[in-house]
Amino acid sequence: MVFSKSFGYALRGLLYVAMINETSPRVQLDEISKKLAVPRYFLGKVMKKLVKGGVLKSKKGPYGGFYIHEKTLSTTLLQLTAITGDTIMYGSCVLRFRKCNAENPCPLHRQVEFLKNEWQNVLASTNIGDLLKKNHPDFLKSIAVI
Amino acid sequence: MVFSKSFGYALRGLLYVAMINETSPRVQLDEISKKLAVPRYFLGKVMKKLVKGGVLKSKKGPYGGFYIHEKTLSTTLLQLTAITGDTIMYGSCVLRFRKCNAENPCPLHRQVEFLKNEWQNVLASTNIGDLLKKNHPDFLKSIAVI
DNA sequence: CGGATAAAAGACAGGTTTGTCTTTTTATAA
DNA sequence: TTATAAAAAGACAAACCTGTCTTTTATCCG
Repeated sequence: MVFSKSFGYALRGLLYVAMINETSPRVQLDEISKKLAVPRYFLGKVMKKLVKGGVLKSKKGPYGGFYIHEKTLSTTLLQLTAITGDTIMYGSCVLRFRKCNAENPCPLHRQVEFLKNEWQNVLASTNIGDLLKKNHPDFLKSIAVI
Repeated sequence: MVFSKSFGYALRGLLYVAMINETSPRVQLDEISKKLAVPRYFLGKVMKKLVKGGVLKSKKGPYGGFYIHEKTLSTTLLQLTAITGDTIMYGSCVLRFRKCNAENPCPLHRQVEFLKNEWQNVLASTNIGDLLKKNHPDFLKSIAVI
């Protein structure tokens, strides 16, 4: 009933890169993993997914690292769940029934219907840029502390 | 972002036993697993947890099986999550931060606060008896079809 | 008591997620 | 061109979740 670790790493990684990019053109994985206190190589794979998912850029070699592009700040939480492979409630059943809908409801269908919709709204309407703004100026603290 | 399989099996198992108990004093694991189309031995372990968790009764040997007791129908979904070990949102952080609260918020804290509360309300206020009533008369269909 | 029945318990295996380490690939500057 | 830096990729393992099978324990009936 919570997000995967990958999702958390992806979100925090994206936010960190976006924050650093306000003053510096690149950030390296090494710095990100240290500042976020996150396992380095695992984070590397998550960041790679973000790049392949088209919401972040990277460059190899000297002066390389990760950096945002025009789409990064408008990336929604919903897009992130798709990239990290998180199963979210909307569009699927909280009890994992394959066919669960109004005609064929699982035992919890009615009870959770509106919650699923509200989650969907939050995930679809919240993007990286929003979070960056809202969390200033204690931003680094909010993504680093676990 | 969905319940564990164990939770789904536990809920459906409880509901099935409660339904059968309206006309018969015992139900065997074999019948339950077949009617719910669920792996038998795995379900057995989940049912055992329900018994140990004090929300269901069982008896070994001939004429044995599972049966409800006075607490069964008032068991809430929240209690079930505790028994199956599901991590729910309320009381924990959706990003899995260990310390996440109003003073020390994760980057999503504000955005999901009210959703966590609403989930908590639904889980705490929905019990087995409610679900049994609400799903009649298509009850068996609702817990068996996957 | 002895046989049968059904849950409980134990052993084990597959899959997924998470985490670590090593090697390869790509880009840069001198 | 060569050394270097950094991401990408690959190999591997630990932990957890799920699933299967076998053995043990408790209970009932004759």
